[in-house]
Order: sequence, then structure tokens, then C-alpha cells
Amino acid sequence: KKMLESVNTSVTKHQFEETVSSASQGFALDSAAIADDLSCRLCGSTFRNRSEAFLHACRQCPRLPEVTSAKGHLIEGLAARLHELAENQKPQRHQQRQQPSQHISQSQYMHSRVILSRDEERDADSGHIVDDEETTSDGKKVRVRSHIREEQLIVLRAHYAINPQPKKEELLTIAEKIGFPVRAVQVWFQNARARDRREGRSIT
Amino acid sequence: KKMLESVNTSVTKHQFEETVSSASQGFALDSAAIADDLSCRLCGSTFRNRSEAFLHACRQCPRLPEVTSAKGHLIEGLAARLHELAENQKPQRHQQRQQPSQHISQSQYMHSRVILSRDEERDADSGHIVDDEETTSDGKKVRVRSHIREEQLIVLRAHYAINPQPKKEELLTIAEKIGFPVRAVQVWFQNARARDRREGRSIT
DNA sequence: TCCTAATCAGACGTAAACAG
DNA sequence: CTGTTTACGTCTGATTAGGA
Repeated sequence: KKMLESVNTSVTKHQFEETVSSASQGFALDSAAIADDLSCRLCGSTFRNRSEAFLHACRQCPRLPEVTSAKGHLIEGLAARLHELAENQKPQRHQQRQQPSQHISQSQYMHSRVILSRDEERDADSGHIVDDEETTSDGKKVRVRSHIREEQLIVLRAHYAINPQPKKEELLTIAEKIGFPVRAVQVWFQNARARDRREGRSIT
Repeated sequence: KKMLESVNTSVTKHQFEETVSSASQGFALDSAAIADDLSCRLCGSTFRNRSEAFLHACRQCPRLPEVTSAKGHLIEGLAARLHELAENQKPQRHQQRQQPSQHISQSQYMHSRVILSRDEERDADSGHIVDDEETTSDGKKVRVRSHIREEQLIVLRAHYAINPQPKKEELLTIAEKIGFPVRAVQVWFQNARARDRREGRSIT
């Protein structure tokens, strides 16, 4: 019998990721390229699960080459320049939230939050690109609150009325429809359910 | 009998080390190191399937060390190759019915998602990729959990009701019918039996 | 300050992996 | 194959924190 009880060192997800990211510093490009919402920080596409995301980041992302080579430069010490790139790369959008004022901790890390120009030509008519990247700049989490606007809310509510517990696939559809990361949509549904439950309404 | 105290959420040592070590050592190289014919570009050995090949490239290839140190140079060349691979990678062993049945059967690592047009019109069917691959990607042992959808589950259950212990041949039939790897179907039956047994039901 | 999006910790179900 | 464990994916309920 091999009971487990062995390695249950309860490491929280947070700690875990923290450690991973610090332990692997510049080398964990693949995982670092994946945002919490399972979207690729490089090309923006999102995925249904972590596996897919990793797969993508490891070998499918069309932007992989640029980044990996960029990483080479990074290692040589051009971290600063890259940072600039990343900064300047924040054009567009009326309500651009401004940078979390330079919170580069200890020395210049070569962190792969290379959000270089993502071509903004996506999708002619759904013009709002709501890409959010909440970076984990070397372990530091920046919580980015996405703003859901009325029109998007309407869509969400409509879907919610029909089915308050959409499966991943439906979430994906909705996410795409309103131009939000899947994760955000998922969270919205979770919170909506919580709200309703709290107020005694039953979820269908 | 019931002896598991629920340890989810906590990260096991295994997982932890796995992730750390893999994170610190590999990126796209492994996959790029595999030739079209499933042979290792480094040591030349060939493999029966992609999974094995990846495993090799990630972990086992004797020449791995030299490569990882030199990967900076290799990347460029290999990265290019990667894309070719992606293109040519249209594995279709099974019957490729182009049915509107929303799921694609086996399918593999890279396809459509690479080319990925953001704005695909979603008419009646959005050909989502619902697949599975049990790969050991880039040293990241990502256990891929295949998602069985309702409709597939129905088929499985139907077969299970008739015969909970299908032979290899029957498994194959079922697998093909729902577009799943045989192994996954087999596992499902095993788990189903286990579940039933656990709950006291007898298996016919 | 309030409303609520995001996060955390924990629990559950189950596909996959492992031991025998 | 069975019995058991591991780990992925998702959910809840409580909490934290962003912005009007």
C-alpha cells in the first residue's frame, strides 16, 4: 500500500508559481508567455486549457521565433531596451491605464513580458480590443480590472439568462463575441452566479 | 477502502520539481529537434510516434546537454523548421470525414490554431478543435485531460450498458465512432467499471 | 464609499497514470 | 485486468482591490 500522505507539503498555487517563476528566471519563456487567462502574451490567442496554452507557447506561437531570438539579446543585457519597447507599445485606447509606474524590483530582470507590437488589424467591426495583460513582472502581480461596458454586459446577461453555467466552449464563444479574455468571462459568470445565489435566486 | 484525504490544490513535490526543472531548461528546441520522420535530429534514432519522439528530445537524447548549451544558435535554424513542421503536420490517419459534427477526431499538435484566423465566421458550426494528445511537451509533463463531451458520453454509456467489457476490437470501433484515441476509450471503460464497482454495482 | 472584477483556498468529479 | 493515486479543470464562498 502506498498511501500518499507523503509529499503533501501544501504549497499554494501562488507560492508555487512564485517559486517557479523565480527559479526559472529568464528561461521559463514558455510558461511566462502564458497569461493567467490562458492567453498567449505574444500573439494574444487564448486557449481552453493550460496544456494547450503551453503547447502553443512552446512551439506553436507564430511569434516564438522573434521572442526567442529577442531573448538572446536580452541575456546579453538589453533588458532595458526591451522594456522601453514594451512601454511604448501601449498606444491606443482611450482609457489607457497608465503603467504601474516602473516597479522593477531588484535589478533589471530579463523578464519575458515582451508584448511587442501586436498588429492591431484584428477584426474590422468589433473594434474594441480588450487585451489585458496583467503582468507578473518577476513574481509581482498586478491586478488589472477590466472594464465591462454596457453593451458587453447586455450580451453577458443575455447569455446568462439562457444558461448561467456555460461550458468552456460556450465561454469561448461569448468571450470572442465581446472581445474579452475567456478567463474574464468565466469570472463574470462565477460572480454572477454567486450574486444570484447570495440573493436567494436559484441558478437554473 | 476509502483512504484518500483529498489533497487537491496542494502542489505535490513531484509536480513542483517537474515544473521547475522543466521550466528552467527547455523551450521549443525539443520539438524542433524532431524531424518529420520522427527521428531525432541530434542522435538520429527514430521513434514510433510523436510522443515518444518528444520524450526523447526533451529528456532522453544523449546529446541533449550539448544542445541546450548551444541552443542560442540552434534556435534560429530550428525555429524556421518549426513552422514548416507546423504546416506539414496534417496528420490524418483516421477517417477524416468533414462532417459538421463539431469535433475533430484525433488531430495533433499543430494545425489550424497556428494559422488561426481570428475572425472566423461562425455559422452553423465552428469547427472547434476538441482533441487530446498526450504529449510530453518540451519536458513539461503536461497531463492532457481530454474533454469528453456530452454527445460522446452518450455513445460511451450506451455501449457500456450493452457491454462493459469490450474487447480490443470493439474499443476500436467505438473510438472511431466518437473520434477519440483508443487508449482514451479504454481508460474510460476502465474508470467506468471502477466507478460502478466502487458503488457496489456489478458489472455484467 | 459602493459595486464588482479578480484572486484565493478548498472541494469535487474524473481522465490518466501507476502499482500489483 | 483491478485498485488506487495523481493531477487537471471547474465550481463555490470568502476575500481583496480597482475605479466611478
